[in-house]
Amino acid sequence: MSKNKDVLGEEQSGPLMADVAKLAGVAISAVSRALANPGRVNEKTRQKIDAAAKQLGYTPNAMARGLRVGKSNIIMIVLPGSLYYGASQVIPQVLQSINKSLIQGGYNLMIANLDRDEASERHILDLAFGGTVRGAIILSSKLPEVDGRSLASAGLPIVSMLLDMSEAGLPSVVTNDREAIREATNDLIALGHRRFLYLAGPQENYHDVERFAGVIEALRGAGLPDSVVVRSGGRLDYQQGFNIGLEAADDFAALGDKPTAVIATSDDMAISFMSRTQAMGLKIPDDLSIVSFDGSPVCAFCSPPLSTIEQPMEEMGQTAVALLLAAIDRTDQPRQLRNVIRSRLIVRESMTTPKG
Amino acid sequence: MSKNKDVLGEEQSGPLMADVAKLAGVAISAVSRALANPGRVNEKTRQKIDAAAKQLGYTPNAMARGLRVGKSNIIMIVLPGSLYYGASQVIPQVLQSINKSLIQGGYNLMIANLDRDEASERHILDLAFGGTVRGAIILSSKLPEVDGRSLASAGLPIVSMLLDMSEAGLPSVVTNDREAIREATNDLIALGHRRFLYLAGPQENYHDVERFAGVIEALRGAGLPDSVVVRSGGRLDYQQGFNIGLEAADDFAALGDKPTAVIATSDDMAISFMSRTQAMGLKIPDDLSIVSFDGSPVCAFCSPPLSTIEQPMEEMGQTAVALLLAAIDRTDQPRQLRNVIRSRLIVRESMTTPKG
DNA sequence: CGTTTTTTGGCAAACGTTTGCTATGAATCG
DNA sequence: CGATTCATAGCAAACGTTTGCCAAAAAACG
Repeated sequence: MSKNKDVLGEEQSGPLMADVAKLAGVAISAVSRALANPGRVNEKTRQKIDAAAKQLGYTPNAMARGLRVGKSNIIMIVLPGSLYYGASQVIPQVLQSINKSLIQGGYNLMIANLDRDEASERHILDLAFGGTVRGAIILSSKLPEVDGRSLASAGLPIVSMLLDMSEAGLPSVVTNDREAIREATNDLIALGHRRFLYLAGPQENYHDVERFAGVIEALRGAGLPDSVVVRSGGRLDYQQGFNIGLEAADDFAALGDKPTAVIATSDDMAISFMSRTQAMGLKIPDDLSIVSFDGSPVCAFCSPPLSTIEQPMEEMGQTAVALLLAAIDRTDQPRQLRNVIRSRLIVRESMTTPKG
Repeated sequence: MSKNKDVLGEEQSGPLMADVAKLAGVAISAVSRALANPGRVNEKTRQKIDAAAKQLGYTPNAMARGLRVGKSNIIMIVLPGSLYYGASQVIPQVLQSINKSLIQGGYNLMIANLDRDEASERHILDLAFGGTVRGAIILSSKLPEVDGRSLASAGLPIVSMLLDMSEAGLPSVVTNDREAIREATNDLIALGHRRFLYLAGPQENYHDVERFAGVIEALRGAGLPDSVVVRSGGRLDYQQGFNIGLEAADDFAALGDKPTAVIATSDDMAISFMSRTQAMGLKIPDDLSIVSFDGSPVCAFCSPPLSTIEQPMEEMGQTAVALLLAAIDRTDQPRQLRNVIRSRLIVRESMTTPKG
């Protein structure tokens, strides 16, 4: 029964199944079945129960249910420490898309930050081992692991997004970083460019490795030596994108045989790079073509509008959720661990033929 | 006891309190007390229990605890439908800041989207009435309300952020929109500007009302008639910021007596407005000064770099969480419902004296 | 050393559901 | 019409904690 004491200061709890049962004149178990498993109860009683529930404004207690069935309906998304603060809307888009898909599947989204400190790892592990969450989507390359407990062995379905972790056995949803950059580079080559500047993300980072490989593939495909591309950056994290671009602009200024095209691995880099080189007097795209990665909406309004590679976040989020829910329902082993959603290059005015 | 069957296909559940109790040679209740309420148990037994727990890798089940104590440790943040997709990092910053503060307080963050559809309202209400969440931070001006149930009457502590809902009785954390815009306008006036274009957000929106009021206040303070400011926009949502800016640029082009300064209520508007007017041949800031709102990091790299009003999101998030936790702990009624965190204007090159 | 107080730890009853089992009556069958 | 199935609904036992209450032991006191 609702133990709503109506006493000031007492925690009020809403109506319980028992209240609904009494009002409908049935047993608690009938209410439970009517609400969750309508086939298991007579249509007439079901209606009585539904009416009673509605009249009381009954909402089942999620924790009691979760405890009983031994499962929660919460999914956590593990975000790397500070992926924020740039121009890209990747994180909000991911959250939006994932949350939408999850809710359709009856799940809720909890966010967890994985920082460098042990406390955040421990916290995530508590969430996993404490039964709070039912599955995880991770956007980080490292799985939390603290004294014996490890996310990988928590018995939780996990899906990786953005980063390919299929080699670690995790279903992954990624875009075709390498291929997309290869094609963008091909476009630049086709325009006549022969010397390139590559703005790198953090060394060893999956995205940087893949994207740089894309550049090299394109060059080799065109019979150009690897030496025609100069790497800049690589010392900072992606979240420092703007700073990478600024440093790269200085590197560029010091360069002897100047590249005519820039391939940036994030829009942030491209934007700040462009800003500083323009301040130095360079004309873009006449002196320098630029293409970058992330598809930030603001690129359309840069001067000149910036060509960028857009990842279909909506679709990637949907796919990640679909994989996760499939893993939860243990329907079967996933056909393939690595799921690629193709990006597309949005061509704008920052690319043209080299003026030489 | 852990009913880990070691049978393929069986759900494995971790060690339970009972397992820890057995290993430590004490009763379950002792374990519970040792872990949660260390003062209530002898130091020596506490150590024994701690050791046993660590050895087994024990993590308490959050749902069982939640059910028993009748409280969850999850806070939900209610985000409006699609606040996303611009240049501003407000949402990610809010999430980051709030989550960090919550975790320090022992809480977790769940995200909920409030769309126009009834389903999303129902979903949020289920979260509230189903005991899943313990409190809510809302970034939306409207509280969900569906057949009898309303968030306001869920008995949940709620804090509003960004929007002032103190009149509805909700503790609110806002910035000094009006004052900040007033001061920015004053700066423009001091520079010599006498005719203004105001890029509006959605009509009736709290932010738009406040910010426009700030413009008017500044004008009156300087003895200028309200008529020196032309309003543009107001037909679209903030998330359509880029489009507002484009439309406003067209409006501007059609204007007879041209303003010399633009006050934009979001960076998105300012950026796209600037882009289009520059394409029309206008020089910024020589022909037109611009100042906007949001403090998007990318503004520093626009050409010219854009003056913008930056909201201290970190601090706002912390304050919102502090208010919420205080409300949960019912320490006392909040001293004041409306909590203002001051924004600051970042002056960049988009503002100068009018050339006339 | 007897009495009172304090510390400590165990027992068992919650918390609000779900679900296996069982009992009832209705329906079907031969 | 008796025997068998079937649909329906109730009982009560879980799920894994926390916590009020009590008893035993230890400490403090006179």
